[in-house]
Amino acid sequence: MTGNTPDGPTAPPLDAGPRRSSPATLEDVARAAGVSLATASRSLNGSSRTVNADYRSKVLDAAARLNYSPNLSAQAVARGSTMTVALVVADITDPYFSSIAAGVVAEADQGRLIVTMAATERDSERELEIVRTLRGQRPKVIILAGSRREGDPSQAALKSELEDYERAGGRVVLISRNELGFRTVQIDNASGASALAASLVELGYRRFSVLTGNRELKTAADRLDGFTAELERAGIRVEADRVVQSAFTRDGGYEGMQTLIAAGLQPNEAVFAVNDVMAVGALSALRDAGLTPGADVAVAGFDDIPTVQDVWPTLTTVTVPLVEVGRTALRLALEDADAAAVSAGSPVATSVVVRDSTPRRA
Amino acid sequence: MTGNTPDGPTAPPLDAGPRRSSPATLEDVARAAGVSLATASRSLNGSSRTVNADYRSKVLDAAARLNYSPNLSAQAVARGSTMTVALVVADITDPYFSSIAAGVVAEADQGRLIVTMAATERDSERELEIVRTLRGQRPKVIILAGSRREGDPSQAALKSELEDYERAGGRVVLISRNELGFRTVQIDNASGASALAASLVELGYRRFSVLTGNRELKTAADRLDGFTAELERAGIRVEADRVVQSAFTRDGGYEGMQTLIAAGLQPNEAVFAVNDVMAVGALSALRDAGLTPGADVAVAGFDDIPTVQDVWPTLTTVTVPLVEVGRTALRLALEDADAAAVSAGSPVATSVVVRDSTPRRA
DNA sequence: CGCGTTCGAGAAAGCGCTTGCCGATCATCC
DNA sequence: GGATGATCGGCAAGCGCTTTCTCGAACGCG
Repeated sequence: MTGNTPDGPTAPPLDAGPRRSSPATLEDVARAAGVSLATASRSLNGSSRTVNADYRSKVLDAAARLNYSPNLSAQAVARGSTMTVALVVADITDPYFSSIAAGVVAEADQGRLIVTMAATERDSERELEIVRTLRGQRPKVIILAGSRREGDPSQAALKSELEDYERAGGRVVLISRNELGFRTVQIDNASGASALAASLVELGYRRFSVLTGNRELKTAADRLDGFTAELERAGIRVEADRVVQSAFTRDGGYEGMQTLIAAGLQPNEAVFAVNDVMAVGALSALRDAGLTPGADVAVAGFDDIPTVQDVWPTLTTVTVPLVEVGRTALRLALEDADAAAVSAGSPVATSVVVRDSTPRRA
Repeated sequence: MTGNTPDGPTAPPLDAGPRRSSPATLEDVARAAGVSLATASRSLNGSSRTVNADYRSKVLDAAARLNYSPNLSAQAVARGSTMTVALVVADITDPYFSSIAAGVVAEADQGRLIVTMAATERDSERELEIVRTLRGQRPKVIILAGSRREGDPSQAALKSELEDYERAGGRVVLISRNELGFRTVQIDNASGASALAASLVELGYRRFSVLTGNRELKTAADRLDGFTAELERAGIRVEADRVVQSAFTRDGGYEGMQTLIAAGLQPNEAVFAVNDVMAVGALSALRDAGLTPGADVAVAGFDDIPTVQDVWPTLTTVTVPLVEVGRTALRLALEDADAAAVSAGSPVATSVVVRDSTPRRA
C-alpha cells in the first residue's frame, strides 16, 4: 500500500499538505535491522525462544531509532487476546466509583494493561447493553461496579452474557455483589453497618432512622439489614416509617432527609444514610431546613469517601478502602481460578470512624 | 485452528472441563448465511456499497443467531484505525477530572467510541510516559486534561510526541492549556477570576489573599492573574506575602491556608483559592484552627465541582461546566480541521456563583 | 570423522476483518 | 437487438502482528 522501496525508510510522498506519516511497523524494524520479521518479533517481546544477542540488540536499536511502538490491535488479533480491562461503573462523578476506578487504573498500569471505561448511569438496561457492546472489545477482564439490582429482569440476561464471556476465556469481577456467581470483591457491608450501629448506641443514641437507597440494590439492603440487626440485638427497633427509601445518590439523600424532616424528627435521633453521598445530601437538607446537623440530629454514612472529611460537621462513617477495592478487583481477575477461589472468600475489612456528625449524647 | 467442519457451527470439542468457546467470527456468519465473507462484512457495517436486501437480511439473521459481535481489534487492523479515545487526567478521584471524564465518556458512547483512561498522578514525566505508551493503542483521539506545567523540561518532548501522533492522523485535544499549539478547550480562567474579584469587591471585601497552586501550572497562573488584575483595576493590591503557593490539591489548599493563618489573618479578609478542591481544604484548615469560614474569613474557589454545594458554608465559586468541557473536547477532536479552528476560538463560558462562604460585608 | 543433537533464523501460515478489483447479471438506450 | 452501463457477489490481497515449522549450521560424542 505504501509502496516502500525495498530498503530504507518510507519515502515521503510528494503531495503537499501536512505529511501523514504512519508509524513504523515491525517490518520496518526488521528491515532496518537486517533480520526477518520473526526474529524482530521475538527480540522485542522476549518470547519463549531465545534470540542471538547480536541480532537482538540490532533489532532493539532499530526499534529505538525508528521510534517503533507495536500496534496493540495487531498484536491482539495475532495473539487472540487483548490487554484490555473494561471497567463498568454507575457514575464516574460519584466519588465512590471514581475511587474504585483510580484503584483499577493504578493496578492496571503496573501490568501494562489498558483500562476502558463505561458508565451505566445507574440503569441496568444500559448496563446490559454496555456489557454486550464490550464483547467487541474482547477485553481480558470485565469489572462491574455497582448498579446491579436484585430481581431485575435484565439480571438473567446479564448473567448469561457474562457467562458466555467467561466461557470465551474472559474474566469477570463484580464489586460488592456476589449474587451472580462470579468472582467478587466482597465488601463487608452487613458487619460494617452493624459495627456502626454498635458505635452509635455506645455514643448514647437510642432512636434511629435510615435513609436507604433503592431497596433492590444489594449493597443498600445489606447495609440496612446489618444496621437494624445490630440495633435489635441492643433491643432497639427502628420503626418502618423511619426507613425511607430514595435514590442511591446525593440528591436521593437530600430528598430522603426532607421526607424524614417532614414526618417529624425526634430528639436525639441518629440518621444512618447507607452511603456517604446520600449522607452528604442529608446534611444539606438539614441545613436548608434550618437545622444543625450533629447538634440537632446526628448523621452517619458509609464508604468514607474523601469529601466527608471536609463537610461540616465531618461525617461519621464506615471506612471502605475503595482504591484498594479497585486494585483488588483487578488482581482477583488476573489470578487463576483456584487462587481466586481463596482470595474471593475474604471480604475487605471495613471500620467505623466516628467524627463530628455524631457527637456523644450525655 | 478450531478445525470447523465446512458447514454448521463449531463442533464442541470432546475434552472435558469448562468448554472454551470462542466467539463467532465473521466467517461463521458468512457460512451460516451462505454468502461470502465480503458480502457478510458489507451487510453488517453498511459500507459504501449496497448489498441486496435478501442477502443482507440473511446475514443479519445469521449474525443475530450466532450472537456475533465483530472483533474490534481485527477491524482496527484491517481499517488501519481504531475507535478509541484516550483520556489522560491527573487524578481520577479529583472531582474536576472525574467530571470531565464523565463528559468524555458520555459523548463517546454516542459515537460508538471506546474511551481508555490513564492517570498521570500530576507528574509530567509520567504524563510523557503515558502518552508514549498510548501510541501502541493507536487511538483516534488523545485528550489531555491538566498537569501540564510551563517551562517543564519534558514539555518539549511531549510536544514532539504529540506532533508525531497528529502527523500519523491522530487528534490531540488539550483541556485548558493552549501552550502547546493543539486543539484546545479553552476555559476562560482569567476573566472568570476577574469576575469573581469584582463580585467580592462588590460584596464589600477589600483585603485579599490567594491560595495558588503550583505557579507553573498555566491554569493556576491565569486565575491568579485575572484575579489580581481586576483588583488592581479597583485600586486594591494584594501583598506578595498574601499569595501562597502550594499543591493544586485539597491538601495543598489545607496547607496553604495554614500558612496564611500562621502569618496572621486580617479582619474581613477574603481568600481566593484557585480551585475548589483547594478551597475545600482551606475551609477545613480554618475550622481546624478554630475559625469559622464565612464569618471570620471569606473563602472563594473556582470550578464549581459538585461537592461545594454540600460543604458548609456553601462555597462561592466560578462555575465551569466541566462535564460539558469533556463533551466539547471530544467533539472538537472529531471535527475537521477548519471547523475545529473556529470552535476552538471561543472559550467555554464561566460565571460566578455567590454562596455562603462570602457573606456581604456591612 | 561421521552421526545425532541442538540451536536458532527465516519462511509462511495464520488471526479476523476490510476493500480493490473482476466479472456476471440485468436493465437501459438508440 | 446488440452495445453500454450500472449493480452487486465473491475472490483475494492486504492490515501488522505471532507462532509453527522447516532447515541449515554448529556442536558434542564415541
